[in-house]
Amino acid sequence: MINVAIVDDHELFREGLVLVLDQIDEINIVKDYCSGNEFLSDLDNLNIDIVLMDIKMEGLNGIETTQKAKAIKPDLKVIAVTMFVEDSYYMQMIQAGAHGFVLKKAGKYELGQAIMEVYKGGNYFSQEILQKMALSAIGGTNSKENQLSNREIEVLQLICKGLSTKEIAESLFLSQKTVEVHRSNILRKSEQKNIAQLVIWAVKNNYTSI
Amino acid sequence: MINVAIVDDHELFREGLVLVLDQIDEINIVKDYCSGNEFLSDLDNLNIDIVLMDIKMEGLNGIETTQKAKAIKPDLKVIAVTMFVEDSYYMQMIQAGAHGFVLKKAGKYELGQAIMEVYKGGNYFSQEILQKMALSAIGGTNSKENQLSNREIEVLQLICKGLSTKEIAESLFLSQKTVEVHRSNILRKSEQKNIAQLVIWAVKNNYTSI
DNA sequence: ATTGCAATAGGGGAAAACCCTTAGTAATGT
DNA sequence: ACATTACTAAGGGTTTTCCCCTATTGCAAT
Repeated sequence: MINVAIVDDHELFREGLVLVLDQIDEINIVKDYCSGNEFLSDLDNLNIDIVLMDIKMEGLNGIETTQKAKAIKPDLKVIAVTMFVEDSYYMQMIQAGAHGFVLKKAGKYELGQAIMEVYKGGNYFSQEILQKMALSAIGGTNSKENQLSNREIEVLQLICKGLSTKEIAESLFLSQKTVEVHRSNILRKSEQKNIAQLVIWAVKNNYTSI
Repeated sequence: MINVAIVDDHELFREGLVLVLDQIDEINIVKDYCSGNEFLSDLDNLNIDIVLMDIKMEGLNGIETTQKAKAIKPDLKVIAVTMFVEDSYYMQMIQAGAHGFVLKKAGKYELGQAIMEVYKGGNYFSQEILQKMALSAIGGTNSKENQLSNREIEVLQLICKGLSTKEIAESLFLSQKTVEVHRSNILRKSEQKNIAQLVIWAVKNNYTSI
């Protein structure tokens, strides 16, 4: 019996997921949570093998929740359940310690397969994710060089809220020039050519929520 | 017994929804579809009271699917099931003939309630939607004045793809000045102050998909 | 018929974004 | 100790966005 917990802030999806997985004999849904914080505060008393984790969530997101959960229970296995497939996005989640990655448009058989595979000590990644990984391996446009720094992420989030360079500078107590540098480093690293593309990219890569 | 169909391209969510609703005695899930086209081509042979319709879908979206479905079966009742709450978005769906509007973060009880209400001939709108409607009624910032024209929608979609004014002008065979006029009319009507905010607004209002 | 609006397009100008260079400081890792 | 990197900031420049203004054409509604 595989003991599984679910963390997802979309109630309808979460309720459905519980029922879907209850149909699989080998899987036992222990509990489901609507937020990362709720899950973390329960983690000590929780006897689970695997947690299915949504990435985009209000409050603590899936990446942060995974990092904190792994700090408490290093053996916990995390499968990310997500809407989009984008670069730094899944890389962050893998770095945080996720063993699997399933898209929400996948079916129950695929999710079941992912849970089995991860339970046995393996990894599972959706076809779409594997393609992305393969492409970034070929292009070499991945990993560290293109990772945003903390400050850059902060600036990116303000850009996505619609703040101008001047406003960002004021709100972070920086000079406009510094913010300009961050902006252009963000554009370079994300390989986007303007703010419109950057905002879409940021949403897809989970730097901001909509 | 209320006969219900589901149209949603996220398989896991759809499968979950089927199981959630099967728990409610009064509801019978007749069939579920992963696309608008699939649903429409089956509609003639389908004996259902209500269809739960996702708005954001690959191919035919929920609004288009609803319009076409109502043309075939005017008595069909549609409940939109969606992620976001934004202005023109739900207005379009209501104009297309939807009787209800439920957020994906709602729970099964709320969804059940919505189905019952719409089946009895009423309407059901999530609290969040009602708030939006009330606000736009007070502010008067709704309806026609702020509705984007076809050309504006076309320009908006190109903006969201990251094209500059110059590139948009070239691709639509217009002068840059004309595109500039469209841009600022779009910003004025959407009440957003720059491209970053506009892109987020466009995604929320279903003018573009991410 | 006239009013209204969408769509077209121009002039002109202020502000913001974008791109290049250089450069110092502080923290981190080998 | 030394290299690397994040963060800071400036000078100086081009391009783009954004905001006024005016103006014509053509379609549609009353």
